Amino acid sequence: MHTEADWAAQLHSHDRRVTKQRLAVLAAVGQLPHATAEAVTDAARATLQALTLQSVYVVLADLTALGMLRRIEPPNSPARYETRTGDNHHHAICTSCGKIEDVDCAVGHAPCLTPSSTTMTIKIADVLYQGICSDCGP
Amino acid sequence: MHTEADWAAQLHSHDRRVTKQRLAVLAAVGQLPHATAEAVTDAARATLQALTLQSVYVVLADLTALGMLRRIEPPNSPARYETRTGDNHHHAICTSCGKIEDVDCAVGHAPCLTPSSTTMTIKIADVLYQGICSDCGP
DNA sequence: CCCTTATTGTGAATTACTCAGAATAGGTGG
DNA sequence: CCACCTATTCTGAGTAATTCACAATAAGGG
Repeated sequence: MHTEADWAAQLHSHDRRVTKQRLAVLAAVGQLPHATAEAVTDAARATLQALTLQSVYVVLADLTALGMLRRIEPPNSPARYETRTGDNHHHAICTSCGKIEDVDCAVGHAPCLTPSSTTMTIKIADVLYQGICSDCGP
Repeated sequence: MHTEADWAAQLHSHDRRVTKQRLAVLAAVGQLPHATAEAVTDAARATLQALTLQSVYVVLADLTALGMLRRIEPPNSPARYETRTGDNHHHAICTSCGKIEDVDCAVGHAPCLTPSSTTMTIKIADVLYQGICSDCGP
């Protein structure tokens, strides 16, 4: 897990000030993985009542750019955020109820990093699984 | 390739009427793979001047639901459409210029269809590669 | 050819997000 | 400890992509 001091240290190392808002957003994303900007705002307001959605958007975008958060964009859904970064894990989405689960890499470390035919130099391979979760399906 | 008669037959088999608009949209997506709704509209207007963006959205959504088109949603970009469906291929996006390339499955037929740990029944695995294309990078 | 109803067009609304500028508050140097 | 500088947040408005409601049009079966 990440402690508040942990987050503060990471913010410092990126030349960012340690603000109530950033800590509240980080804590909220930590306890609600895959939450939308709006859900993060609601959760963060439990400890910081005066917090605007716009600031949450700014904070989420900045922390994502720093690599402290990861942003996922499921189809037909607003963007979602999580604190689990840097481990090349993927996501499974239930097409019925929309639930999102983390999924570790399928084959070894980086299964799909070697596409068969492309002229591009690949940096990232994001895998999005879609299916039916145990609550919804047979 | 797909001929106009081909598309018409597919529309019929889905109990859809064969309209100028649908044929124009299908032709446009066929000749401009990975085009946005707006680009599709512009291209389709070459042969059907009176065509509204809203109708294109409706047609694209319906044809995607039928499986005649595939919709891809790159990060930081509007949705894009293609006529190549049902072959489990993936996409590589250049993070510099935004160019999109088709990529065949990496390992055999369905590399990532067997995630290591999940309670979901997986139906689809979409892989999104991000990198630098030969025009932009070293 | 006519009629029924799917489809399209018209115009406005919604969602998710971004931007400009003023107010606030970290954190550093005195 | 205090003041100041500037990053950060707030206020309020703006934008892009997409969807919706309802009227107008046109496919295609009878």
